[in-house]
Amino acid sequence: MTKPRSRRGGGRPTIADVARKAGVGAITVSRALREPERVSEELRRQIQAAVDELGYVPDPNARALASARAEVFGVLVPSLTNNVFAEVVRGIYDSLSASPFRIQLGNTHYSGLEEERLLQVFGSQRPAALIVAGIDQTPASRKLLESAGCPVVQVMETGPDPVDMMVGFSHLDGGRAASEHLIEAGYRRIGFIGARMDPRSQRRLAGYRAAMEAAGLFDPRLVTTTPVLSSVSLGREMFRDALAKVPTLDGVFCNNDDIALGVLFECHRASIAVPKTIGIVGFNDLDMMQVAFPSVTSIRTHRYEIGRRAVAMALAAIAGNRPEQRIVDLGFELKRRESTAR
Amino acid sequence: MTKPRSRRGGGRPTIADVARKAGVGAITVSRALREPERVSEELRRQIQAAVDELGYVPDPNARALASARAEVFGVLVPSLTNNVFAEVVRGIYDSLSASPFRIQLGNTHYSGLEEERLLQVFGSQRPAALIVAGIDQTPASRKLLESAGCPVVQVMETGPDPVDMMVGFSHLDGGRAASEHLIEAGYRRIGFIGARMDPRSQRRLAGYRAAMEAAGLFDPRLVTTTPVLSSVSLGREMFRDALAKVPTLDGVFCNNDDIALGVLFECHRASIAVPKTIGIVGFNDLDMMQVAFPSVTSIRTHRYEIGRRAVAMALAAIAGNRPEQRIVDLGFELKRRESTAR
DNA sequence: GCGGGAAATGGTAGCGCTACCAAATTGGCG
DNA sequence: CGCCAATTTGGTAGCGCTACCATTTCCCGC
Repeated sequence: MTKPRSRRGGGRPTIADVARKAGVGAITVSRALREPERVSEELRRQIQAAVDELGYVPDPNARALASARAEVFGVLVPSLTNNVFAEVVRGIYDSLSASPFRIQLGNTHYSGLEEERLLQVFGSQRPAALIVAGIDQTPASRKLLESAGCPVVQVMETGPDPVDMMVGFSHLDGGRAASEHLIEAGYRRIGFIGARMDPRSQRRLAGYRAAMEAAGLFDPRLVTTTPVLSSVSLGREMFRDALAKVPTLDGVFCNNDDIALGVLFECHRASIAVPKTIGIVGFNDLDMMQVAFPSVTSIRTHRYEIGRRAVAMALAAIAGNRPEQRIVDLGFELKRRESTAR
Repeated sequence: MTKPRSRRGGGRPTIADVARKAGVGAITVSRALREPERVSEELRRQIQAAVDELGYVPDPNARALASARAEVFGVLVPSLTNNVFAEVVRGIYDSLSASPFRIQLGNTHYSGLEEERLLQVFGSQRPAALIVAGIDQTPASRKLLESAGCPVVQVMETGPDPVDMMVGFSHLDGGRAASEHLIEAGYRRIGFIGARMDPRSQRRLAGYRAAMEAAGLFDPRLVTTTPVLSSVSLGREMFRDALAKVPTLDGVFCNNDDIALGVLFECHRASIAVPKTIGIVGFNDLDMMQVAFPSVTSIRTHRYEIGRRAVAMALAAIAGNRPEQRIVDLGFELKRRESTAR
């Protein structure tokens, strides 16, 4: 059973082995695998039989080298543990699992420099498409994206100036909607609590500010932010700070649900009535918000769908029919719940 | 400025361009990049200058093809959104970010068949190492892992029969410790609530059962499980079911923290006193458990560290010094909190 | 001064696949 | 019946890199 094996490779079957066994040329095997309609049905069957018998799997490296194009989607997100990006990534994986495309996932840790480095690395692979989170790339990153020679989808946000395509929603509008809701519910001293103030959180804050100023309620002392990574425990601490700073606080808009949950728990602990004494609004609408007691008002965002749409647009562009709508706004939804039902 | 570019490639600089510019042979450039100590300092400097000037980045596909070994870690996890695996994956990414290795991440969706398929795909890339979650691979998957020709690390669990190496802890012991803690705290009608009963949850259940039987407290009606994916809202529903089934329930061990949180919220909603009427223990110890009100007792697991250790062991094996300890048990820690402080 | 070995460098021949073009075969139509 | 075009198949020449071996250079010790 000692097969003759090539000098270097690990002895795995190659396209030449399949071709020999099927009695055809190597190139015909290649075609049968990639564009079956261009090969007669009979040869196709023979080739398939040989493939099955040998357990042949094409070498993606050789394929990428020969075709100057890897079947890889490069995906860049700022965090892997943040549920929001995990959902986007899940949508991407689910949409790509049935395709021949692999995924190269990079974690930028919210760093522009790291993003540049990763784009450099990804670019060297000649990916089939790039999906990046956010619209605030550094000039260098933007240049890398523009010269990548493949479809690029910026996700999570929409903005006026896409590198190529965009899928997301307006964080500014989301922040404004959340804040207006609190105002309409009758809250007046409404604080903003935001951790890890990335560009999207900044825009949510801008939306908050716009709503508050329009209502003549804005006061800089109501705003509490930190660059620290967001967590439930941080939400609790920040809420205590905010309350110490402004004891008359009667509502909070949190830049995400983790923070909101921390606020809710602290209210319980300090016997602060929600929504009577304090109204709470979160952002993203994680599953737990509707289950919390009291349930927490939040801005529902369509993270999974963003991932799916990004892939769909990229695939369309690869196939040659670039979607005419280059900027897709998936919007958001204000979920009114007990935490603001005064 | 029209550079002469090769017929196919996208006109990016190749190793030959660098070699020409530096006035050396291509192979010397290759060596300077991979094993600098084997090239004289002078040539190294010249080469580095040429690399910088041209912006040369090696093509990983060509490299993989020529060396029959890709600088890729294949990573297989059952879920991307479950915080537990997200943390493991984060540990892996952080440990590998400074290395030349890329990561190929696959999502098995808790399916053995999908795992086999992905291992097949990953195998075709000749990865430098494979990291897979769990120890219950199908026989076919196991065979694929054994014949992968690279270091393999099974993570999350420890067991008697590693394919190669293992990093994790005993879920059975964890389940037992959680249950014994409830028993010691004076609870008697202690339920088990478990969603998505994967093999690890099954072993936590076995640990629960062992502890309960040893105390003469086991009753099958106390066990409530479902194959449905875990979530906070599901935890709430399952707790209501459990309570309907056994109204005298006075404690619950949940197979993870999402479920525990759902139970806690339902207790608030139904005005059930925690820990007085019901004691709650979770599993994994997410950040929020210590912030919850009341704070929730949980089994702290070292997910991030598992990811880091797995990479460290794999890198050591690649470098030729395979760690003598092939099975690393990182243990767990019972965090006693208010939810069981009767 | 010379042989021998270590260190540094280069040439050649692929790795497994596909782009490009050529050749062979078939079919339609005037 | 013959010509042209469409369809199907194959050969050749790389893609960009590294393994393997050859060559050159330099230094040491006797």
